[in-house]
Amino acid sequence: MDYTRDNMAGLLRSHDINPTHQRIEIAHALFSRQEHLSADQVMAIVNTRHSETSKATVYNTLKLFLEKGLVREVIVDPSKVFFDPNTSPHHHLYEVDSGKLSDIDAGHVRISGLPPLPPGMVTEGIDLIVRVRRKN
Amino acid sequence: MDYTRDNMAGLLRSHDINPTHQRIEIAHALFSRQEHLSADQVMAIVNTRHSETSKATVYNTLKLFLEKGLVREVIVDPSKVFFDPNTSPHHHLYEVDSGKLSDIDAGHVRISGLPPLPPGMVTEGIDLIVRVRRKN
DNA sequence: TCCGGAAATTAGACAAAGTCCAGATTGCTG
DNA sequence: CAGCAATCTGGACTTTGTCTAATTTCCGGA
Repeated sequence: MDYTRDNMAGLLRSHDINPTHQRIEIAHALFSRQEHLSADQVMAIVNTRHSETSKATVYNTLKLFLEKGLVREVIVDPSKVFFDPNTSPHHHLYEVDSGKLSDIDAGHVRISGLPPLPPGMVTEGIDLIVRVRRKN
Repeated sequence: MDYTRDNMAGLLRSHDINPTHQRIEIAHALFSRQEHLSADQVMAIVNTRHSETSKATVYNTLKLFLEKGLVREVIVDPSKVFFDPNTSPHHHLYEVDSGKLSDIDAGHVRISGLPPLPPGMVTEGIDLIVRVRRKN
């Protein structure tokens, strides 16, 4: 994969998103790093050189990406949401003291014995978060 | 179990917490209901008749309970933390549209195939959240 | 090319959750 | 009762995120 800005436009189009300048920048920030970023971090990255994108646009765009399935939301820290450019099935490892968040491939993980869902409900996703901290 | 205010004092003492009036009220709110409550909800319950406990105390006390292992923190909603008086191993079912949160007993659930932890790290907890929504 | 409307972006006011602090209360213990 | 530590308090403050009304951008058609 090559996460150039040009390729971002195609990625956006393939997800039914009109590729504007700001959206390309935001997608580039997320995908070129392949990291979990908060809205704040995205804003800081996108506006490093000169202020280019407003707070409202960053939030709107991240929400749009979420709806269109381009990114995933990771809720591990009560104070902020992380956005994850990796949408393949996977879980998360969260280092509580440092705040570092990394992926656990879902390949070998098996979860069994979950009870049936309440009637009329469908699963939207299963989040598995392993919280770790430095030993002593 | 009998979650009277009198028994709360003993519960607090057994967790090495000095049982003050406010702490007993907050513990009572959580344990008599056996429900997941947010800090806001706790405050509303505790102050129904007349204002008795300040916001700062509610937050401080919930944090204290957390440290002492009296309650658990459940992070499923980006906008607020829930506190869970059930500290036995269990997972959570979260109804996305209604915000309703319920327990999944850990008894029959088995999680296997997790990769080894990074060196020098210990598990603090494994959170499994099943997110569901109403069909259609 | 010019026009008009739809889509997107913007600044900044606002809201809600949670933190912080300095001062007041409480409750021992001598 | 005096002194001291623990606790509680109101309120200012911070941070994350939302909302809105006004502007800008984009694009198709005349």
